[in-house]
Amino acid sequence: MTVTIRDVARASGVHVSTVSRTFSAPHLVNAETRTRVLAVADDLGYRPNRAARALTTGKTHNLGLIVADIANPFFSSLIKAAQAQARLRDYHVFVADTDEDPQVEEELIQAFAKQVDGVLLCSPRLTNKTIERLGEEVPLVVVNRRVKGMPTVLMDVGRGAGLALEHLVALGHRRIALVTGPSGSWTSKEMQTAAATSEADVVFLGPNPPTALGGLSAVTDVLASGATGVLAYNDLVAIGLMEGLAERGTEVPRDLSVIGVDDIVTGRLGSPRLTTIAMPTAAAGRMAVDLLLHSVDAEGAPGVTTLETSLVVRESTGEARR
Amino acid sequence: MTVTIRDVARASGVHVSTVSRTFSAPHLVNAETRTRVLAVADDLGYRPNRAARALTTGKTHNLGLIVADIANPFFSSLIKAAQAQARLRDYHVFVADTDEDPQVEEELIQAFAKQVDGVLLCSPRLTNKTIERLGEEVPLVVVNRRVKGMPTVLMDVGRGAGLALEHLVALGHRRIALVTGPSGSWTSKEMQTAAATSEADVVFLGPNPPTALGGLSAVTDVLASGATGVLAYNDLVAIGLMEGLAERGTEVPRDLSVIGVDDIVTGRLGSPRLTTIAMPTAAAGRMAVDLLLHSVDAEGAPGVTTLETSLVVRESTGEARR
DNA sequence: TTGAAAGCGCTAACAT
DNA sequence: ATGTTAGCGCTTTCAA
Repeated sequence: MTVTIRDVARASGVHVSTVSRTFSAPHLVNAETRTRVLAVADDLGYRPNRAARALTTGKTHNLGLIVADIANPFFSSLIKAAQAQARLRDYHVFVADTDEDPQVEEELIQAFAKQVDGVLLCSPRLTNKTIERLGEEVPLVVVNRRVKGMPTVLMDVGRGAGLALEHLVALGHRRIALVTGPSGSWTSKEMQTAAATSEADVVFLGPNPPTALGGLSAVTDVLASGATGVLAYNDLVAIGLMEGLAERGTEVPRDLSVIGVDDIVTGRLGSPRLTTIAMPTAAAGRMAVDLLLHSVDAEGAPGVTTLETSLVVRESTGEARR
Repeated sequence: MTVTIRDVARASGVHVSTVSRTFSAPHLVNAETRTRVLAVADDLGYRPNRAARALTTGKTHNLGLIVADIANPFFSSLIKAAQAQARLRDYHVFVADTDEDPQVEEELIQAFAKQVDGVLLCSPRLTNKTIERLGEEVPLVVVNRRVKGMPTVLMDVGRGAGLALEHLVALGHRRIALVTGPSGSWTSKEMQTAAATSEADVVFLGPNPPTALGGLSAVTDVLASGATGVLAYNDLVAIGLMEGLAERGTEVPRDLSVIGVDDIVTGRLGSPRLTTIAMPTAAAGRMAVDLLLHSVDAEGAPGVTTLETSLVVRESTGEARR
């Protein structure tokens, strides 16, 4: 039923290898023959079987991309950039969502192996050890996680958190709550490290799911902490937090200052507009693809790229209430 | 370098077929042999090559899922449900984003063909004709589009739009703006059809990109239309619209009532909370997977499932200003 | 420029 | 229960 290279060969009176060449190395075949083969192929509705091709060439021209939550705008921005960059290089990107579950993450990497030429691991929840092991089955590039001997793209969120904390301190905040993210998160750890050097008195609240719901459920703790400023794990958490605060009659930034991380578009809408640490997601996506494509054919020393973050001050931060 | 079934066979002193069975039909092989083979395989770091396996079995145990915009919560909700359902059936889902570009959409379907057992096309931008043609290369299930002879999941947005319009009319609105979506969109067309039977005077404004930005840029037209009520293509558009309205000092719902479509979580946050038509995205995702899996092995009459929508009244709609 | 033949890694009858 | 053999659809030497 499915038409193969052999059918085309028979119908056009040439050998299979000629048909093969017509598709994978057209310049090696006589113009006339090529036209004829192409015509017959089109007529028969022939389509090269990419999986079979990959079996011999070892190249699928596909990339896998794994994220913890496809619904998080932070990831979708990265995904879009990665796709665009891959497209430029004649590659396709297949995305999979782990739903924050490390086991699913591992399973997906296995599923991707041999079906793609490499996979991008974004903010993985797996342990470094597991990642290293999986790296032997399929080329990996890791985003926002430091893994020994593996090509890596980092966003300097530690620096950003430092800036955010300084901003809060400058506004007179002395007690600050850090609403942390999932336990496996490198980003979360970086933020905690940055907090340790702050002049302010920082209390850690977490771990929390990295979602609006996570923020919403942290409201009570934040209120109880006595903090006048909050640095949230990400914008989603910050937005959920502000929503909960509004329900309790706590006004932002009058009663409490809130800072998020990521600079997702939702934070720029509504009121108050969110002060946040902007993450270079698009650049990271492009970078990761290039690193991966490079590591696929060139076997050199794995690169570590660190991208800068920046503080975007909007309306959710203000003078500490005294 | 990459360890194959043959290496394992040699190292464990059995034939390749025994090794094959150990992995694909363990019950057919002696317990002792199995343990030994497994041990050797583990030792050598052997991993079955899923692509090669697919070549002989014809089954990859992967599903493709194509959406226009991965960043749209409407799609991510559907994707999550589809993934969960597929997981139940021992399948993996690979997602790809077309960026609203029909040509990319076609390319991606081609890329998926032979690497997955079927693909879910969500709110496609391709023409029916093209979809039908591609359906011959790989099993397809279409969501929110009626394609002849193809398994389909529909969400009854026409009905929902009717309800929304009635709600507006009941509040005294006589002139209503319908902010339409992309031109290839079936949903958009359904809404227009529903609008045609409304008692109110409905003006069509569009096409618009189905994003917050699209809504933002429609503000001027909406204001100029003289409408007192708006039905937007989706929640994202509605949110962008409300943002733009706020900037111009137009208050919702006092000066203008706004209704969206999808019931994304962002619409439930902030103020005013969005009145919207809830779409059964999760059910659609599950349904689509089951239809696809069914059409993969059973060749029956393609089913068309229509899912109900409902109107969720929140704070963005109110009495028409007189 | 084209053909012949081997093989990518695996599975699936069919034998034994 | 295990081995033999053929072959999935394609690419790629090597010869002609």
